[in-house]
Amino acid sequence: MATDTPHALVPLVTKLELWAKFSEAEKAAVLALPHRIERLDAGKYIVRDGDEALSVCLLMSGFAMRHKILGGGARSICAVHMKGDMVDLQNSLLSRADHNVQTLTPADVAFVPRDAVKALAFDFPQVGMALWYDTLVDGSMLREWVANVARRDAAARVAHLLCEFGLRLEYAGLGTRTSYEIPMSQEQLGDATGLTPVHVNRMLKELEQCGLIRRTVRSIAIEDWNRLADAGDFDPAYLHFKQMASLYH
Amino acid sequence: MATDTPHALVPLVTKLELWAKFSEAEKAAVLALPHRIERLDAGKYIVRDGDEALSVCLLMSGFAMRHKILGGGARSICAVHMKGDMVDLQNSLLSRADHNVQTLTPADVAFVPRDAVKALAFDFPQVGMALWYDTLVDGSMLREWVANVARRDAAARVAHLLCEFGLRLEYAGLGTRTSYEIPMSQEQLGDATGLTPVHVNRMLKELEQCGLIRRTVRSIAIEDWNRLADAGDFDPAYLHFKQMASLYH
DNA sequence: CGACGTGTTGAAGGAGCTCAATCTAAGTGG
DNA sequence: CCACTTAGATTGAGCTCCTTCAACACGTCG
Repeated sequence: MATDTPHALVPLVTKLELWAKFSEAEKAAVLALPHRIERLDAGKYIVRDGDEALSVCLLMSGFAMRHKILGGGARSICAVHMKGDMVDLQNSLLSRADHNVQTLTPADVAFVPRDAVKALAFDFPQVGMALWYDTLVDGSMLREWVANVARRDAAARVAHLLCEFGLRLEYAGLGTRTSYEIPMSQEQLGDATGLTPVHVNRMLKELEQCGLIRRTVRSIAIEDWNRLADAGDFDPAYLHFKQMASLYH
Repeated sequence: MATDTPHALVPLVTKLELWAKFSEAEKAAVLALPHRIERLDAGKYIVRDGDEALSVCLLMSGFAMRHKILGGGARSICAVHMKGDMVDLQNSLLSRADHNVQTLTPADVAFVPRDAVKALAFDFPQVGMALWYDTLVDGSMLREWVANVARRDAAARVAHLLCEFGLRLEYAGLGTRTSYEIPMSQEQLGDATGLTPVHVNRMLKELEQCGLIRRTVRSIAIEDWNRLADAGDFDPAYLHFKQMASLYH
C-alpha cells in the first residue's frame, strides 16, 4: 500500500483547491494518502451494489459510470466520471454501496483506503470541507440529471448530455468542448438518458441533420454550440465550475 | 438572532447522532447554533434558483420540496423534505443556489446562518462529518430518484414514491408507513415522477383497483405493503436508515 | 473467414400526453 | 346559511412520441 509514485495524487490536490486554499501541510497530507494504483480494463466493476466499499478511488485516466440495476433488469446510469474525479466517496463512507461503479474505458485508478480519507478529513478540516464541497457538486449534477430524464424530450436529453460532456472534458483538460470522443455506446447513452438505444440513434441523427453536430463512430463535433445548448436547455451553472468565466458564453 | 428556544435544534442533534456519537461539547455546540425560527405559509420559497443562499434551514414541521424550473417552464421536483430534515446545505455552501426550495405545506423553519454551520463543521469535525454523511444520504436518494423517473413505468413510479413516503414518515415519527396524509397535489406528484397530473390520477386509481392502496382526498392507506413495494420495485436500502431493522421486512 | 458487438433503419404498437369537460371540496363574501 | 368562486380531482377521446421487434450494415478481432 506504500506509494512509489508520490505525485499521483496531484490532480486531487488541484481539484480540492478549487474550494479552499490549502496550506503546505494540508497539501502534503493529501499527497501522503496511502494508495494503490491499478490499471483496469473497460467494463470492470469498481464497486458493486451491496458491497461493503472499503476504498475511495480517484480516476487518473479513462472514464467510469455510476449506475443502478433495477428489479426488471433495466439499467439507470446516473453519472459519468472522468480524469481527476473522485469516485465513490458516496459508497465508501456510507459503508454499504447503494449503486455500482464501473469503468467505461480502460482506466488508471488510485485506490485510497476509506479510513485514511476519513482521518484526513478529521485532521485537516479544510481538506474535509473541500471533499464535502465536491460531493455537494455531485449532488447538483444529480439534480440536473433528474430534470433531464424527467422533463425533457428525447432530443433535448441527448443534446444536454453532449453539452455537459463537452464542457466537462474541456474543464478536465481532455479536449475542447466542441470536439471530443464520447466514451459511451449508444446503449449506454440510452441508459443515461432513460431512452432506448434505438431512439438515441435517431436523436443523434436528427441533431446531425439539423446541423448541430457532426459525428463519426464515437467522435462528436459540435457545429453550433449555442444552438445545441438551446436545444438541450443547457445552462452550465449547475456544474459549479470555478474560475472558468470563458465557458459561460 | 439570539435564540430564546434553545431546544429547537434538538431534532438536529438526534438526526446527526445517527452518524456519530457526540460528546457533550459537540452536542452543546450544535444546540448553540444561532438561529431564527419562522412560520411559513404553504407555497413559500425558502430559496430561489440563482439566489445567494446565506442560511441553512431546518424543517421543524411541515413539508418542503426541491425543484428546478426548466427552460420550457416545466417543473422537476427532485426531493421532498419533512420534519427534522436539513434543507439547503446544498445551496448555501455552494453559495449560489442551483435550484429552488419551496414549502409544500405551512411549515416551521429554523434558519441558521451559513457561516455558523461552516464554523461548526470546522471546529467540531465529528459534527462536520455527520453533516457530510447527511448530504451523502441525500445523494443516494437522488440516485434512486433518477432511476425511478428514468427507467420505471408510470405505475411503478407512483408506487415507489408512496412506499418511500410511508417509510420516511414513519421514520420521522409522523405516522405509520401504511397510513398517512400525502402533502402533495397530483400535479406535484406528476412533477416528482415525470408524469402528467392526469396520468398520476389514473395510476393512483389503478393501484387502488388492484387493492394495493385505498385513499380519500389526500390520505393514503397502503393495503398490502409487500405487493405495493413489489409493484414499485422498492428496496429501502438506499435510504440508509439506521437502527430500523423492523422496516427491512 | 466467421463471429460478435455496435450502429442504423423500417414498421407497427402502446404508454403516456393533450385537450377538454365535469365533478368535488373548501373557502369567501354577503 | 347560501350563492359564488376556485383549486384540485376525475374521466373520456384522440394523438404522438417513444418503444418494440426485426433486419441489415459495418468494423474489429479471434
